[in-house]
Amino acid sequence: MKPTIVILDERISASMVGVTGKADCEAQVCPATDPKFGDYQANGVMPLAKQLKTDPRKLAEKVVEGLDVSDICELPEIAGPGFINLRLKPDFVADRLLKINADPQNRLDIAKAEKPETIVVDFSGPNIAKQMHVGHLRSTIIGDCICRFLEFLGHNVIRQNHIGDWGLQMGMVVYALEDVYWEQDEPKLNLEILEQEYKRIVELEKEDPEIADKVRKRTAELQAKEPLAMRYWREACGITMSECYRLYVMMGVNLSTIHTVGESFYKDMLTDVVEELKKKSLAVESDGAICVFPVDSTGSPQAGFKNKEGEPLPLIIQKSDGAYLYATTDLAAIRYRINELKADRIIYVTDARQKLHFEMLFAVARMAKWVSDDIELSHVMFGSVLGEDGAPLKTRSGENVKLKELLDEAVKQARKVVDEKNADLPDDEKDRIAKAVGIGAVKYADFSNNRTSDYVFSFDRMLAMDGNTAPYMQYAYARIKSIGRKAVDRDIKAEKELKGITNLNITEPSELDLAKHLVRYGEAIEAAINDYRPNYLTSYLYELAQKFSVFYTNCPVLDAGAEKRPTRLLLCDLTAKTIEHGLKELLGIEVVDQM
RNA sequence: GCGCCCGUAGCUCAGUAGGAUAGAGCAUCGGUUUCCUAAACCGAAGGUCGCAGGUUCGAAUCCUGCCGGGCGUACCA
Repeated sequence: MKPTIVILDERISASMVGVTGKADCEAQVCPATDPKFGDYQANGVMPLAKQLKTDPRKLAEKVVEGLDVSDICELPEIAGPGFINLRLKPDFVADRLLKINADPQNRLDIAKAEKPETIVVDFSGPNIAKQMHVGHLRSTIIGDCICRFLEFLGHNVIRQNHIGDWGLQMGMVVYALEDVYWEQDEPKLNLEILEQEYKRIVELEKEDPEIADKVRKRTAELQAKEPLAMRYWREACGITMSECYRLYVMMGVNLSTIHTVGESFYKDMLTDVVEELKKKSLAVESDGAICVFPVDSTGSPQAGFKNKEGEPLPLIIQKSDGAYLYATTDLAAIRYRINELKADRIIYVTDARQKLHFEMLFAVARMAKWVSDDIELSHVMFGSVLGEDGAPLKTRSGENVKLKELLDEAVKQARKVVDEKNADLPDDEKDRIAKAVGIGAVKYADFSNNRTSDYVFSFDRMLAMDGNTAPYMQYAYARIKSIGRKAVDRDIKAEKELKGITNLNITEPSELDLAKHLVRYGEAIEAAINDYRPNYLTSYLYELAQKFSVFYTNCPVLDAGAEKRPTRLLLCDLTAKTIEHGLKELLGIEVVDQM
């Protein structure tokens, strides 16, 4: 079913049109800023009154007169300069809860998108011969999260892991691997050794021209697809990616070989990209490089694309030495995704520093008419992960923090807490909980921050049981599950009571408060996905858990009388289902039955 | 220099087209446990929303200037 807020917005907007005769009125319904104003408020009358130069309160009165929301709300009230305040009827809330409970599709009565799109989401993007580090965390989990949202809404989502497996450094990787194979009789290669060797070659190459020559040779061999070079390259890719896949599994991120379509995939399309842009007279030579200068429809340089000297800034697609760059690959990828994958929308999840690159990239792709106007290109950017000192998170020696080490540490610290709080549980159970809590804490902390800003990474804060954290959410869930176990002990048939339930008995304020919030899950999902901002969902879930806690302290469930118990069992069950759905399905965070 | 992002409680952060008295959590102080997990709940205190103007019924939010921080700015990704 449609979110209530949408229904109200449509009806009030329609009434505004009816009253004023003006098309496209916007009711601007949003959640009430204060509970004393009700549940929702419409702000749209005031700007409209200004436009029509009329008294906003009088206009609001007319809008309310022409409005029928009696099936949903109490009589709308006009307040202040022209707000319309709306308060849900308890019967309406109860009815929605029953619908959610009875949803045959098991999706908490949340409607799918009206028109499903094919959406390509480009995220994670690790590099060959390097371990994933903290810099890959956000792209990987935010990208996965966005995919989960879109999939739940019924879109055809195509995950693309645009790995760095081609280009300049690959010659070094091949040489490094070759070197190791030569030196060792029985090479026991793993990613750590490969990374070390790769770094060693990078250093050597700087000083030793002989090495540099060899690396150049290997690069050329690889470009020419010589079997041995290709074999080493494939070896490096295999070693790197199998470790990445392990980490994805550990993080609950759905990325596997079928999603891995990296730079090398586009290597044979690059010449064509450059040729076509030349043919369209968009690509020109400048300082020896082949460039495209983004211009607007009038032919003048687009604002913002300027260099230090104030001259137009080019998107370089071929270096003066003939080599291609990431802009070239990205352009080839756009064409492939639109022409072959039939994308209606392409989403790039990368850090904010690449903003300019994507702005220019999108501009050039549109200039070349490779992207029609109805196709949406989005750069979903995010800030950096900082250490406690406010600088980007690094180890003491100044290295990037390895993602695996960071996750292991989170699990270790979570395990310590589990040991303290729940010593009686069996070891394997403790391990499971520690993993869910530790990994969940890292992911939840990331999601709950505003995507676009930097945030300070702190194990202590993300593992805290108070506040907007994964453990708090998981704890709320575990408490509900505990009620279920207690019900079994007491021979209470909770499932049977829930199944036969036809009307609710909501009387306590904390019951109604919780019920109203449960009914708004769909709104939270919509708000979150519209702006690709998971923190709107975490805020919702946190409030849900808080409201449940209030209800839990005030309202006994199992000891409630026969006329109250089914209602309370339903509130518990739907809260658990909503938390589980939000955490597991949409955020990819595990829940546990006890902790 | 130019462009983009940011500046909100002591700390870490929210604030969903410009809406009503700016919200959480941590830390601080005080209270709640014969009762379904106290890993919880309730309460108190804490603010010139960087500064100064402007736009209007209304500004943390939009505009201008300034101060402070981050990032980017032609052959890395």
